[in-house]
Amino acid sequence: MSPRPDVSEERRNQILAAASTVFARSGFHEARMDDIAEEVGLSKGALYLYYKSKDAIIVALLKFFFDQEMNQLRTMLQKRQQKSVRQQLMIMNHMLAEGMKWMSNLMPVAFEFYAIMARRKEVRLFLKDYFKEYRELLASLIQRGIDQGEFQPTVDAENLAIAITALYEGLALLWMVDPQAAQWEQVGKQSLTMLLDGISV
Amino acid sequence: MSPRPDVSEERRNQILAAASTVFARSGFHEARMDDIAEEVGLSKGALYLYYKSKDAIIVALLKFFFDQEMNQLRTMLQKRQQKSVRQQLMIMNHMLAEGMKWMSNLMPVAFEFYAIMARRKEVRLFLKDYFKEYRELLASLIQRGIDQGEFQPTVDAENLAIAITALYEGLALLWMVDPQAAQWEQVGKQSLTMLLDGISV
Amino acid sequence: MSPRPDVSEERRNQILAAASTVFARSGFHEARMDDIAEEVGLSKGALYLYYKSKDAIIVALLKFFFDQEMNQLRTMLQKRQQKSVRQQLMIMNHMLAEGMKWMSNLMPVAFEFYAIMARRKEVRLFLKDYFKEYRELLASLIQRGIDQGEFQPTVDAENLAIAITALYEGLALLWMVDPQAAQWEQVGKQSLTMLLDGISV
Amino acid sequence: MSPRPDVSEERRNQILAAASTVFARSGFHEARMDDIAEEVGLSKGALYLYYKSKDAIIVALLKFFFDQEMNQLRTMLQKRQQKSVRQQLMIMNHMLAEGMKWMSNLMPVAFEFYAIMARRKEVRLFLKDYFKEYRELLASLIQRGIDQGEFQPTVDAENLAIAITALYEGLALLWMVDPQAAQWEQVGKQSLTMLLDGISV
DNA sequence: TATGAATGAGGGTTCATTCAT
DNA sequence: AATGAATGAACCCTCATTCAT
Repeated sequence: MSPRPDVSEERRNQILAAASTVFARSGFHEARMDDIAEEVGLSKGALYLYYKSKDAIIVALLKFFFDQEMNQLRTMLQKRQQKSVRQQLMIMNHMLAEGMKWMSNLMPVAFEFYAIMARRKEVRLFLKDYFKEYRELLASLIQRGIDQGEFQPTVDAENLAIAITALYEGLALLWMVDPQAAQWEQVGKQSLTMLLDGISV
Repeated sequence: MSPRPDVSEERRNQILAAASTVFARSGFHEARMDDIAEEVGLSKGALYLYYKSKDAIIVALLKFFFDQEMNQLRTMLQKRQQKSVRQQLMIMNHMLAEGMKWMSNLMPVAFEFYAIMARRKEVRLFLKDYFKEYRELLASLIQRGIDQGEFQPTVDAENLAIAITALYEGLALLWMVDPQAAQWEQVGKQSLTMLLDGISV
Repeated sequence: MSPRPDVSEERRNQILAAASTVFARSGFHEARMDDIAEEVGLSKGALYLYYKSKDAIIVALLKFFFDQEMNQLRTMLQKRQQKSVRQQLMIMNHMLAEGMKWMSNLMPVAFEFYAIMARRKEVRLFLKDYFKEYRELLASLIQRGIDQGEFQPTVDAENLAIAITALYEGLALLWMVDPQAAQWEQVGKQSLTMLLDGISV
Repeated sequence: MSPRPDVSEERRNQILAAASTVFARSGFHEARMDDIAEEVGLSKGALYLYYKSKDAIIVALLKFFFDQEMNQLRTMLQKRQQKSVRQQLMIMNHMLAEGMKWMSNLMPVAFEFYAIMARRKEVRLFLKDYFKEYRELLASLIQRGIDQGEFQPTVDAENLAIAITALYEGLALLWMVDPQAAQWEQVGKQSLTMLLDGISV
């Protein structure tokens, strides 16, 4: 209907994508609005038509970034529900490992968010929700394992979910430090195996 | 004896301590040299007598911080070697949890280091060495468990060490996000239990 | 036609003009970027849109300043080529004296350049080229005098050109020291007369 | 008499000598009090026992430097008064050329003084006196030449003195710009010859 | 007389943000 | 919607100078 379709949403996403690239390359602080503008192919002033400030871009990217992560997890968990939970976790491990390869240059951005959350309540609250949902999704998967008699009924699903989440965040860190040392998929698989061996019926 | 004893080393440490406080409060970027100077009770110019630049302070703090961490780990592992490895890991879990309470406000600083390592080779290399040694210390402990017949001989000590390291780094992150949700000691203990149950003889 | 014509070149020249004024008043070192900005009627930040640094302004001014000088000399020498060389040199003397009056407050800037050239190769090389061309222009004028039988054929045109150049640079210095004592035009005229009397046929 | 002889004067001169070296190397502005202190082998604080400020050192050096120059000239003129003035000027030319070789690295310092004189009245007044005396010494030499019948009686001794002074200052500048091009002694000799040929009886 | 640790004002430069076009 | 010239507050770092010892 409208003669000029609203390109706002598209522009906003283009800017986020560009910001993501630039932040990954330079970090939040060293990245310049000019760099983002150049990356997205707009003028610096145009950025301010779509985002109120550099900070607003960072926050929007926070949501974009972790929403994507969450969607990946949701997708993983929805598929292949006929498999055993152990199998499904192993598949998740594989898919996370694959995702790492694609996302490797974005990982520093994640850690930038972790670094600023201490001083930025909105960031911390967002991440709190994110990890809460992450944990709940894993917990319900584990609970299914318990219900199906795959895991011992004494297992605390919530704590195991936390452990698995922590394990993968920690592996991501170690991978950034030394990609050679932390062979993602292998370490993840073995760790899961040990964890699950400890609780399997 | 000498009328004016050398206070250089003391000053350098005072500055590091102040910087640690200020960085924890404001982050590397928002922290001003003036803030550090005020915190340490010196003039801004005096900082430059002891450190060449703000960046030099950050790097010195990196070493100070993680060297302390490493010493804590070494101390933990040297004590109570008569105990079983499982018991020793549980003690370590407890002590790490205690340490967290003391260090809680410094944790954001650690994540600042993780955030900048992608673009700062010296930081990355330092952390690489740090985690290498961390991993090796844990691996040798685990190896002792295998040798003593406490763990199955098929266990890959190195991978388990990575997993434990990752687990605790990840728990630290989750604790920063939501201190309520990640009950450090409890989650650590249960996770360790699960892991070890999976490999115990 | 275009709504916003390119003002870059104009701005750059405005900045040079302002810098020239400020440097003449305060010297390279005591002159502040703020002073230049105020003089040109822009903000300090704007200066950096057109020049990369204070130093870049100084170098640009070097070229601007001495290019102007060179153009003056070229203009002088191209005019009145029907006159005798002695007459032409006398006219040059008169015009240089007139120029001094206009440029008097810029002369300290010239000596700032002379002062820094020892430590700034680019400045030294520029001035080397400048004086080389200056010398060559004068030498070819003198050569014409020789060829026309106005001067003795034994005259070394190059050396005389150097002497004349040195004489005028030295007079500029003495004039700065004491404008009363060095009556430019008169001293220049008499000196030239003596020099030329010594070599005239 | 006094058990501790006054070393103040010696220290002051040591400092001047060091400052001279440092200023020649780095220029007035880039030279640090620390550099001078190191060069003289004293502490930075000690400099302030002998000179009130960096600026006071510069002014003291001004006097030291040009007094030396003046003494050289006086010495030159007092010797060999039995020679013709032309011969004496030629000897002076030779000695100045020799002096140049020794002083070459100090010449930039002279031009630093010329550069700051525009804004420093005390420097300007000092140089005014210096060049006044320089001129007078040369003028009286030339006057002797006139009186002895060596030069034409119409010669304006004062103006010729100015011309000669200017010539040598200018040659010093051209030498700094391009030591190859301005062959001091040769150009000076030829210039003098031309000047004197123009006025000789 | 001598030291050198400490000071703190000062300035070049950067860059997020604004706004006239 | 888009531009990009312009702004100006902010900050790291320097270094002449001071002063307790």
